[in-house]
Amino acid sequence: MGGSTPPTSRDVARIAGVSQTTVSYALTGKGAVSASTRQRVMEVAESIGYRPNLAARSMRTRRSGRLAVITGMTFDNQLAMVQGASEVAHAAGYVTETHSIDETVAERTDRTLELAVGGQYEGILTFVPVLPSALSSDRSTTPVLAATAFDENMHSTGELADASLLDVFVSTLAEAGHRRFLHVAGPDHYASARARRETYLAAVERLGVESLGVVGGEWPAETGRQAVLALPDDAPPLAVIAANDHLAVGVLRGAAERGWTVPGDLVLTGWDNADFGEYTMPSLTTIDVDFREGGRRAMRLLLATLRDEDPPASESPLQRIMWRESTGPVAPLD
Amino acid sequence: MGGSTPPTSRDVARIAGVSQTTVSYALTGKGAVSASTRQRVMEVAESIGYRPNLAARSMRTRRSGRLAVITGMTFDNQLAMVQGASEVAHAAGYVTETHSIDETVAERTDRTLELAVGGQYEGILTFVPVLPSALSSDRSTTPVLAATAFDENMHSTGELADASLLDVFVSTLAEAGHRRFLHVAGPDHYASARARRETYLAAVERLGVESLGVVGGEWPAETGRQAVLALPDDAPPLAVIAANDHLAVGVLRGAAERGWTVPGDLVLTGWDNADFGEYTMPSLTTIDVDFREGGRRAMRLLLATLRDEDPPASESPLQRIMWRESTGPVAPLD
DNA sequence: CTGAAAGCGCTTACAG
DNA sequence: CTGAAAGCGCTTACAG
Repeated sequence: MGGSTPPTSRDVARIAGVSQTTVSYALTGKGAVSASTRQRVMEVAESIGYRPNLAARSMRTRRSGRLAVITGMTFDNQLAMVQGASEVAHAAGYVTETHSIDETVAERTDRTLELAVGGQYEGILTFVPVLPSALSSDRSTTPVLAATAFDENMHSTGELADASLLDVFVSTLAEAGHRRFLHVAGPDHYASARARRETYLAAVERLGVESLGVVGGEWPAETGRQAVLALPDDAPPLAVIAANDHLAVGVLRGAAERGWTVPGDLVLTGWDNADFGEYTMPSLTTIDVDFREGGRRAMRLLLATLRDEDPPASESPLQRIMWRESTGPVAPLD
Repeated sequence: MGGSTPPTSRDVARIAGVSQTTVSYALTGKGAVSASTRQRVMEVAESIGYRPNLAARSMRTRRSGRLAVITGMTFDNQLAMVQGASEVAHAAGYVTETHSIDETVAERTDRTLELAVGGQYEGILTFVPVLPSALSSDRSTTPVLAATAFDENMHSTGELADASLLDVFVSTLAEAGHRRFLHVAGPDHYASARARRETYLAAVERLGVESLGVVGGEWPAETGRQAVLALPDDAPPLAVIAANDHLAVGVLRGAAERGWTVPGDLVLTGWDNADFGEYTMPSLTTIDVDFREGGRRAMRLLLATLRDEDPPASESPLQRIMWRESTGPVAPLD
């Protein structure tokens, strides 16, 4: 109301008739303060709307209590990862700030480095790829941890990019009698897309089934539609393994446009368990990926690093197959 | 490498053989410094990896150069809004930090207030509803601006929640001969959902067409599916106005389960132009909402407030109708 | 063109 | 149980 600058701890001290030290002790609960003094200080602080200046506190304590989470904001599933990470961080008493950095890998790396040395964060978790130079190996600087399903730099990424269930798709469908396959892939600079493509190629090779090859190369639905439109008339019966659900819904559309039924002429699998996949006609067989839990685990890892503890052993799988209508009747191997 | 704490401007000064003042002037480009001195300072700063401690700078200048963007991270379209807002902020030389705050309105309000008085941000833009108490009216404190399509508190929200195009849906379909309507609504505590419901009710009343009422009340696809499954057998021919595309895809599924064709037995409209809507069978007539531009405009508004300028006059509409297959042949009124 | 000094708001040994 | 004083790293009048 009155002045134009927010009240400081000095204001509280003056009004409460105590020292700034006592205010600090009373409010942070650290020093020993008599109950009555603490009471008075808290009342004054409340009444004048005092809130500590975090920049000042952080500068003094060299502990900001803040963690940065970096995301590219491109995919819905990043949301879930961020939420999982924030959840764990908050439970541990940290505040998280999400920085959405699009732009190139090099720029992201720069920005991440800035955040790391800016002294505002105690740790940084990134869900988008950065160059290895941004990743801290020692404890002399702010720890930067990368937990990403997508990696433009050919560096491995862990369970979120795990594509082993794609082998189960191919094996189960082959078991059910399907002899001809097609993979509609995502962009090659994504570790997840690469892993799926490689798993696909290994599976068709191992099982000795026919493959019409790997097509696609982008994530959007239109790519899936075009992939089907480009198929020869005698392609069916065909099992289409799409790299995600968006591609799969495009495949569905393309099949309808060509008069092919699913399942029937085509069977189809997706990936990610997007919300619409349960309601398409037919509904999509897909992989449910627990991005939220993936985010939680990544944050637990960062927390362990901060505390110099051993990383928690990771338990249940993050992925599971959702058999639905688009694959027709199958006898799941697992 | 060496010490465990990052280099400070004092370190740079010592090594470069100048004062801390000169380092500051050289690096911020503010004071008058000779070219050679500036050169040397910058080289030293670079060589020892100096980066200013933002907390310290912020405390001194009382200008953080940072803006907070608050989101709930619940909807995909929030992403686009955040990106639009960040884009505008960056262009104006600000860094934005995205805080995702789920929890209740009261808690969000508290957290927002903390951010506002924490002294770290020059302005705050929230895309999720907060209580009016968090919204600053004067310039004595950090400006907090709410730009949300969703508002739990019955306070108006502007163009993102504008539902007037729903009237065009109903009018155009009535013009095309449809006589019976149904609205599958979203949750009532969303301003956008309320606006759509009210616009629907006004439209059917004005046009004198039959309405089977307003059903639904949640956003997910399953609600749309259930709405159709609950319909009497003689409901078709029926025009279904769904409050968003997720509900619409559920309606599509429900219709298929009952053996009803779309368009034919049912015509259907959605809202938001979700990416899958172009690929469902039939594709969804919907409203394209330019969330990214909505985010840009909101940030321009905040920036104008910060600079005590007049808010920029807002130009083109944020919404437009996408006529697709789910409404069958119509002659758009507009 | 350059530097010594003060101060942003807080916390924390230290002394009483 | 309480307070005076120092200092976190920076910027900025001010004096030279």
